[in-house]
Amino acid sequence: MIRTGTTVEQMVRAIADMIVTGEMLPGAKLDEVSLAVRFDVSRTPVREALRELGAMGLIAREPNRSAVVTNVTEAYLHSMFEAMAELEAICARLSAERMTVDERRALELEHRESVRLVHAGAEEEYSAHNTEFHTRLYRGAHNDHVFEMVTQTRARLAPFRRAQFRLPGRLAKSYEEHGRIVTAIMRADAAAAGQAAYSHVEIVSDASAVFATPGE
Amino acid sequence: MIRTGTTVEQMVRAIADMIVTGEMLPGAKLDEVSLAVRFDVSRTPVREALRELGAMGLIAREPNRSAVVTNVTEAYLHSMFEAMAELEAICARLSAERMTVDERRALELEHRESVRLVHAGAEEEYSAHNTEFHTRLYRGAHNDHVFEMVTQTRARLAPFRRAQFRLPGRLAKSYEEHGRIVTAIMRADAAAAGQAAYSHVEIVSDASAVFATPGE
DNA sequence: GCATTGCAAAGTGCATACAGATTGATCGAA
DNA sequence: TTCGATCAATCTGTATGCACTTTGCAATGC
Repeated sequence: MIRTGTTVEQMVRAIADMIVTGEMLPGAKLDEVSLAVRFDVSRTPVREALRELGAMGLIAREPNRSAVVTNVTEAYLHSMFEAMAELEAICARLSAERMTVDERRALELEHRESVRLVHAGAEEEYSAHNTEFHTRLYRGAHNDHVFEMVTQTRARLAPFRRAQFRLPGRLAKSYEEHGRIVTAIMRADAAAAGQAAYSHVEIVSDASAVFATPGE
Repeated sequence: MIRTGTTVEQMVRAIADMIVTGEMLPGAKLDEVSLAVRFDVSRTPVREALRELGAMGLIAREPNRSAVVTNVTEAYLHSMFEAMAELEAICARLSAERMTVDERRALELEHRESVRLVHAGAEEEYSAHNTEFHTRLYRGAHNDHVFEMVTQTRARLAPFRRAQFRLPGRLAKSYEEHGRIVTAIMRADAAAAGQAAYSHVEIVSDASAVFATPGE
């Protein structure tokens, strides 16, 4: 547990982590008193944390009812993946136009070095690299609001694509698609970068469709 | 004041309205006890409302410090307008592809009827029409997550473009730009619709730049 | 046997109270 | 006069307690 920030912020991070890592599955109830006991605080900060998580879209709240981990419908999940593709495309386009020389170099290096993870079949490590790669793309767009939106959307999608790199051949395919994005960005070809990023997410979406819960 | 929902939700709406309508200017402090007195509740629901408003981006909160109405820097404001343009473009593109016949008809009708507001120079009324027009565009995209993002971004930008239709000739220009978007959507020309929507926001951005607070 | 009503247990919504942090002012010393 | 320190006032952060809402079960009536 990170020790920075207020009690509430720590709890928000901790609970968000539990949801994002799959420790708490969609539909799970979040009882205020249980959480208060678990974190050794009173219900007041728990309630504030839940309100924030609700605003983030990670949990659903109704009056006089326990909060539950968001159980998105297939339709909404699809809309999030589509939005994610659009947002990634925006980031890639803007990155192609705006990344500094250093940023471009760092992105390419990050990508090049990940090839050994692909060959080793190191799913966990590649997943970490993948996060880093995409974060560089988001930052490279040099647009703070877009960064916020894409980061939030990514967090909400996280529970639904945990196992994506377990699928056979997905690592190599991901690497190849990253390569296409990197090449376009190095060439400052915004249109190509955008298209490459868009189709990259599209494919991840298909691979993750399995995890969607049947519509409500 | 709307009487639906819990106390906290009512407060969130009420305070958000005050900020968006400009009753509370960026930089204004939101003292918990004052708000509690004002709404005749205790500090507990006030704090929860503030936390939610913070998550919405309308106010900024720091530990042990009063919440203040978000005072965005010029740079961040610019990033929001740029993001808004991208989001509107996405909505316009998707609307061109996905709007039902009824939706297209309704959009065109809405647009056609607004011409009299332009001739009458009815700023207030045109502003209401403008909101309706754009909301139709957002819904027409048939993507719930994009709808959420664009709605939120619009709410955060609201305080900075209150007076946009006061500028001379802005009404007619807005009408003309709407027309270009409508035409493209009726033709199902996604690319043209996207471009028209993008440049529409760009121009609104320029017109509002005056209201940005000098960077922090 | 089934439905309906009443009750109790559990949980959320809000108020109050206290503890800790911050800010500004005042007093003293250089 | 000015700088610094200390203290008081004010405000936020958290705990606790009470009231209301929901829900499941059981008992009673049909």
